[in-house]
Amino acid sequence: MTTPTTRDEPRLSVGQVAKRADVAVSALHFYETKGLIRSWRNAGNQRRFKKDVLRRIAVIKAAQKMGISLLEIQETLSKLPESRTPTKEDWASMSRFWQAKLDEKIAYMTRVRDMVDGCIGCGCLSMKSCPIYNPDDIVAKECNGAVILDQPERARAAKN
Amino acid sequence: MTTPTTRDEPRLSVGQVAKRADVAVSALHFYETKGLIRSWRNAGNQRRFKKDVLRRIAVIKAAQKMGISLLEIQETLSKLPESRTPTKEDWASMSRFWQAKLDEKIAYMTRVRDMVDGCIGCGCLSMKSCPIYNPDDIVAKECNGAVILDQPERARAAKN
DNA sequence: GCTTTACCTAAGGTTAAGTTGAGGTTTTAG
DNA sequence: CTAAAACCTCAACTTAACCTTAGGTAAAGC
Repeated sequence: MTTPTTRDEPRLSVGQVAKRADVAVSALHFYETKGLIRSWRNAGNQRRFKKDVLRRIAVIKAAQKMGISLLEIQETLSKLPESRTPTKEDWASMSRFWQAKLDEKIAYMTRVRDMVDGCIGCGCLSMKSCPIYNPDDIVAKECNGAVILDQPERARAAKN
Repeated sequence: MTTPTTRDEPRLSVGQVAKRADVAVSALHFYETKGLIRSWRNAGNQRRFKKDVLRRIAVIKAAQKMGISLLEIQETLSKLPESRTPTKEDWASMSRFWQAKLDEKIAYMTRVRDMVDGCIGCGCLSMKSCPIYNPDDIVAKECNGAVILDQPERARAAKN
């Protein structure tokens, strides 16, 4: 009895996974080619999945919501133990890992926002000179005054 | 004398704009097709830009850093007065507009992070039931306990 | 047993935001 | 005046994350 029914069974067909995880079948095929999920085939060459694929997909979707690329997700997932079904702690540590990334992103966006905020006053939206476009010095520098407005470009152009 | 030189002039060639704004010429062509910037042509069919295109590009780049799409940027920029060169206040109000969007994004990411944080404890990374995948109820609901883990899916699957 | 539903693979399409290249014209520098 | 640098258009390519379609097989329902 290798064929799954609509009853709850430990091995799921691609359609069942799709319905439960609320993703398209094509997405599952795609994830498989990317090594994000795995399956084996039954006698008729159809995919069969272990139930923990649902958790995996859940994690994938959560990570995507955090703005993490599938490549990064794949890399992180590949660190899960292959020998055993991942434990709750496995997933939790993964979650903590991505949380840190999220924190970084939030911090970056916050810096950008504050910088835009600070720059409204002086109107220094001129490129190269304004920290908004130069994330590296986004923390250190500050823009103060109309001097930055257009003149620096002029000076630079003259030197080229 | 309609041809721009390396000296500072009110009308800029595409190459000059590219250099000053630190973007590729191809990107400027692209922006123009998308209606983000505008130019007129000289006798030899070459693009000429008004200087305020630099400010425009600066704003475009700033908005992109905030994760705003070119389409949205175009829509916002199209609200600028066509009749006159935009004033500092025009740009400032635009900046405030995007800043609000940034705030939203930050708030969203923060909610996601906090939710992931809260969910580590109960391990409820199961789809549909977990607020992480359901941004709509991300604020209201909370996940508490292992009950949510897999059972709800089972119940739902049985009904389909 | 037959028909409908589910599944298979492989190739091509989609969107965003550009980049690259071909083939040809214009400007600029000397 | 001539050669190099800059510019022009148009089409095709790029990456990510899938979706769609075609042509064909397998499984499930009655």
